[in-house]
Parts: sequence; C-alpha cells; structure tokens
Amino acid sequence: MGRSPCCDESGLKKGPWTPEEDEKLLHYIQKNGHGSWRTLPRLAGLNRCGKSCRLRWTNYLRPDIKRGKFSQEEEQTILHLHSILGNKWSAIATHLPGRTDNEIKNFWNTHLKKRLIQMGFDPMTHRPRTDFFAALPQLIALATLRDQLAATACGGGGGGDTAAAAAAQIMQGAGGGGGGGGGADVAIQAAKMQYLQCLLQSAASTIASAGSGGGGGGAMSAHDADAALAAAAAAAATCSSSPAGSSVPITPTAVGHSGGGQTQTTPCAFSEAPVITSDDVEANLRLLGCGGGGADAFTCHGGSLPPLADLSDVTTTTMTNPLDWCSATASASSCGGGGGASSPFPWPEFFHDDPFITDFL
DNA sequence: AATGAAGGCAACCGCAGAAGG
DNA sequence: GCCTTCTGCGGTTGCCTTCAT
Repeated sequence: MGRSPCCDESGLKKGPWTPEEDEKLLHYIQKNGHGSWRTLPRLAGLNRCGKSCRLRWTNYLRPDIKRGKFSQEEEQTILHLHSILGNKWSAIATHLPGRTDNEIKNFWNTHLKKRLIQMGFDPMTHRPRTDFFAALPQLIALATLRDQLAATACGGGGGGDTAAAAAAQIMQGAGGGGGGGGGADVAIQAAKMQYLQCLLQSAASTIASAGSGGGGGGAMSAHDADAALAAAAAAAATCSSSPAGSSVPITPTAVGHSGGGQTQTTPCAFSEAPVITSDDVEANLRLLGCGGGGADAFTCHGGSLPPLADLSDVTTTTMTNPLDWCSATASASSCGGGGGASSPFPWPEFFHDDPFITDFL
C-alpha cells in the first residue's frame, strides 16, 4: 500500500494541541463540517496534517464525547464485547455512546487488562490460563525458592525473601507444637501443596498471558513481567495469610478463581457473560489443582472459545474429583519430601520424574 | 521537600481497506 | 485491472500527573 504518510510534509506541527488550535478546528467543523480531512487544516488555518485534525476531533473535540470515569456498566460492556470481538476497539466503541475507541483502548490497556491478568485470566481469551508449559521458567525459579524454603523451614531462620518467609510461616505454623505425629505431617504437606499451588497457578496464568498475545511468539515485555511478578506476589501473600493448619483450602480467589464450592468473591465484570462448560471448568480446576470449584467458579468468561489446551487426557485419568486432589495429597508423604509412590497430583506423568515436582508429592 | 517510579492519557505512526480516476 | 488518494483502525510512544520513598 505504498502511500506516503499524510504528515510527511515538513513544517506541520505535531504534539499537543493548544486551546487556540482546538478553537479553530472546532469552529471550522461546526461551521462547515469536516469534509475532506486533508484539505481541512489549510481551510481552517491550522498548521496540522488532516490526520492529526481528525484524531483531535474524534477523540477530544467532538461534542458528544463523554468524559470521566467508566461506569460499571460500561466496564462490563467492554469486557463482554472484548471477549467476543477482541481488540476491535472501534466496534466496541459503537456500543458505548460517547466513548471513543482510543479511550476504550487506553482503559483496557491500563485497567482491565491488568486486572484480568491479576485475576489469572488470559486477557485475550478471557479464560483461565491452563498453559502449564509456559510456566516452566517460573518453575525453575520456584525450584530455587524451594531450596530456600527448605533451608528456612528446617533452620528456623528469618529469611529475607517475602515469599519464602511466608511459606516458612505456613510450614512452621502447621508443624508447630513439636512432635506432630501424622496430623502435623498432613498439615505441613497440605500447606506446602497449597503454597506451591498458588505460586504455580499465578505464574502459569501470568506468564502465559504475557506470551499469548499476537500469534505466538514474542518475548515477554517488561511491563507484563512486572504484572506477572505482581500477581505472583499477590498469590504468595494470599497463601501466606491462610491458616495452614486449618482444613480450609487456600483457594485462588485472590487471583480470580473461586474454590471450595464458594462463588466468585473477587468483583467480576463477566457476570453477564456466557457460562463455559463444566468440562472446561473441571479441566481447569484439575490442572490448577484448585479443589472444590463448582461450575459457577468460572462463569465469568466467554464460553464460545475453545479450551487453551486439551488436558482431559492428562487429568481425567488421574483424578475424577478436584477435591480428591487435596485430600489425597495431604496424606501422601511426610514433610521432608520423600515420597509417595503413586501420586494423585495432576501433572503429566513425565513430570513425576522431575526432582522438584516429586519432592512435593 | 526532592526525586524517582508508576500510572494514565493524548497523540503519533504505520498498515489496510475503500473509493475514485 | 491498476494506481493513487483518503479514511479508519490498532499498536505504540512519550509526556504529564500522581504516588511512593
């Protein structure tokens, strides 16, 4: 499309518009209509290119533009339409009177996208992330963290790493009281699993989200990496705040999922969206290791999209009830790791050979 | 109070499709 | 049918403001 950009002409002003320029443009369009954008600047006495004038008019000067914060209804509309249309901002804007595509795009990029990521959803598909392999870099990092955990828990030291310290608290709280016996082991193991679960889920969702945009390639941007780290930190904090010795599972509510049979507690703007199938829900729950979710745990995203990964063959053979996962895990092995032979942990089988994974089983 | 970081938003850039000659 | 022009769209950038240290 060898078209030379309209702004190539030298001498045309760029950058922020002055009130005087705004006034000129406004008066001209109100008087004559915009007509041809290319000729408009000259006729209006503006030293701008037509493109710049059009943008200024459509995004700022147009009289019907609604300014100010987006309402809850608008937010829901954007989320719902985006789940259907994707980044078709102009199409989305047609459903939001007074809002420009640019404004919606900005709102999405600065608010909604981040929120979805932090909730553990893929902002492109509006579905919970299930890309386990995308989290492998995080697993490696977690392996290092695990070593720190072991050192902290056994040595009883303080630990500068927040996550490590939190996990150490979990472990110590669960195992506290000394001798422990079987019950303490169960609690410790459960705490470990829950902590790992939170970290993995968070890492998988955020990292996969970051790498999911645009046709599959691409390195993660620093921005997304930050979001990932933030989400991981949030998940870790959530895990650490739960009483490890209790029987209440640490659900991923903090990152947007609901577990333990309760409904979504995080404010969810997808409530009007179609409900995904129970099969999808179960597959997601199994992979994420989130116990006890009902179908209503994932009512917040579009149901028309295919699953991100077909996990049924991996998961259905290992467990049939997400709740079994935790209960079985809790009785699997002792704190030192060692080893339960046949684990209900829903990893692909070849992961059972991984020292890091097996140590948690 | 000063400074750096992060967030929010306006504007620019380049591409693609439609329209006209 | 081809070429040029115009318009619209989506991605990205950079500036300004706000917040945290």
